Amino acid sequence: MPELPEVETTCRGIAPYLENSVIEKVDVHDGRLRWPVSAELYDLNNQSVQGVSRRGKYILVALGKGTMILHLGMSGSLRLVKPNTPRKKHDHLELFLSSGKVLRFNDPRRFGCALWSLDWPQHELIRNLGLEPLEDEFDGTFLYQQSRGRKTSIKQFVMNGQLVVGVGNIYANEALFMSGISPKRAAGRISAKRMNVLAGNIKLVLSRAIEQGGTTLRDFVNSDGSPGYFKQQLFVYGRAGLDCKRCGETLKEIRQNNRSSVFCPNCQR
DNA sequence: ATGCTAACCTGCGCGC
DNA sequence: TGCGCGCAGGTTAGCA
Repeated sequence: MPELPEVETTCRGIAPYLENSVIEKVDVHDGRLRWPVSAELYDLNNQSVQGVSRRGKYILVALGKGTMILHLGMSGSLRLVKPNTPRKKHDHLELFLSSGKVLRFNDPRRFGCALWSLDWPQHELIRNLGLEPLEDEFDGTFLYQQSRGRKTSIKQFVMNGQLVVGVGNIYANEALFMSGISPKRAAGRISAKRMNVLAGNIKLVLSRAIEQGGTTLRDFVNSDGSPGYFKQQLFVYGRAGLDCKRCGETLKEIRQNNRSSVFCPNCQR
């Protein structure tokens, strides 16, 4: 479900209810996520929440002691509900907050995780993450330099979280369309100029999607249950066989590394 | 080092 | 109506 805009939307939604509030109780209904829910999370006994932030697609909840690290995987979502709201299938984790709300982590496919760390920047899953795409260090020069000698496709290259975080399948497709670059092109054979365009479009598409509250394809919802509205602005993702919004050519779909890539053979070279 | 494949899960839509 | 198949927003482990 979530790429960076959806995770950011979720963070912004839950932060006001978590920050400066106390976790009075935790209920783990099913701890079998991608990795077992950390033992430390079972008993957060009245710990206060210092802040909510994000690194890549990981949501970080700073606690009185240590940090809760949440990842939504492919199908995860966080919802804030009133106490006594009936639980839904796949509500695996519940935090009862002194603010009066209950935070529920729902994840049908269980690819997400809920972990705890005393030193989150050094956590195994976080330590080797690449640049944040919306920060200044991420630019065309970075993409250009990192891609020299790389034979992998540009599509897979921009989705490599060790280089840049948060660019998943939707926004990789979109940014490549906006940049006129074929997803099949070898990363190492793209000019510095085109890499500048690409970096700019990655920032642009992610920023716009955040403004719209993310992209709802099937089931993504914000923490208050509302959908994201970016779907209608997608140029290529989910539009294989339809007309290119720019030139009218039929959009084509291929599979790269087991992920679908949709592109316009006319606009993208 | 790089790059590809399979794997982890459930749910949904489609064709038969 | 039911069944089997393929596909889905992510990421890691393992192997060439």
